[in-house]
Amino acid sequence: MRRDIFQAIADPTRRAIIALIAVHAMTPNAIAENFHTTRQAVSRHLRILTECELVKQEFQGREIYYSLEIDKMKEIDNWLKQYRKIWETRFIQLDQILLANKKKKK
Amino acid sequence: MRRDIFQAIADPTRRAIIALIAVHAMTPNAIAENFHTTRQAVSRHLRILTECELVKQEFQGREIYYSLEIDKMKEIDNWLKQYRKIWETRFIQLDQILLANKKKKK
DNA sequence: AATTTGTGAAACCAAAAAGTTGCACATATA
DNA sequence: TATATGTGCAACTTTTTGGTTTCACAAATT
Repeated sequence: MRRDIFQAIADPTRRAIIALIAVHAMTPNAIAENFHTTRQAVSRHLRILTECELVKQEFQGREIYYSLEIDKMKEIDNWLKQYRKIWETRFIQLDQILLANKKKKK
Repeated sequence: MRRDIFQAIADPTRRAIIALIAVHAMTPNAIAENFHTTRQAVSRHLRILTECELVKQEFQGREIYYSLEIDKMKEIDNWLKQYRKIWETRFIQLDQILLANKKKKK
């Protein structure tokens, strides 16, 4: 049961959880209130997110506060970097074409 | 069978296909040579990628060249943007703390 | 001490995903 | 025209996923 970050963010509920706890740490019960599923289902999503370290726990008595491990999000950004390079060069190329056409018009 | 971009990139084989065709357009057979699965399995991955418009086809006789629809990748970048904002402000905050400490030392 | 509350985990189930095999079909090539 | 090649698709199977129900257990509260 090897889970990676990309699989973690594939589920829309998990992305919603991420968006929620990005603002501030929340307990599983508080998180579950925002969804139409059971608390246990949310708990499982949290386990998956914790397993791949996208989320961290902070124990406070019997309550557990979950918050986003923002550094882990950078891994996605890092993967995207190679493609960002592509669309940026394309943009520059397009820019140069537009510029060349402008000159021609003159 | 609603598929979104995040589900599309969840599969490691599909990410590998994306990486391959990002360099230059390739036919399904050429792509399949790089994997241990059957050509049909790769074909299915290509269908999924095409359905969510991450990939485009170019017909050339009986061959089909697949290439990356780079614009679609920006959607992931767009989603990531909100979190990038978080880690950048954290970085600035850390920076200010370090600066403050430096001043104290003096 | 008894009860309530917050939580995770296991067992089970339905749905979806990913793979394989076998096919159909159109385009090249002999 | 007959055959080879490149491709997609449907049927079937196995594995994975996401959900629910039921439990266990520790920390608060009564």
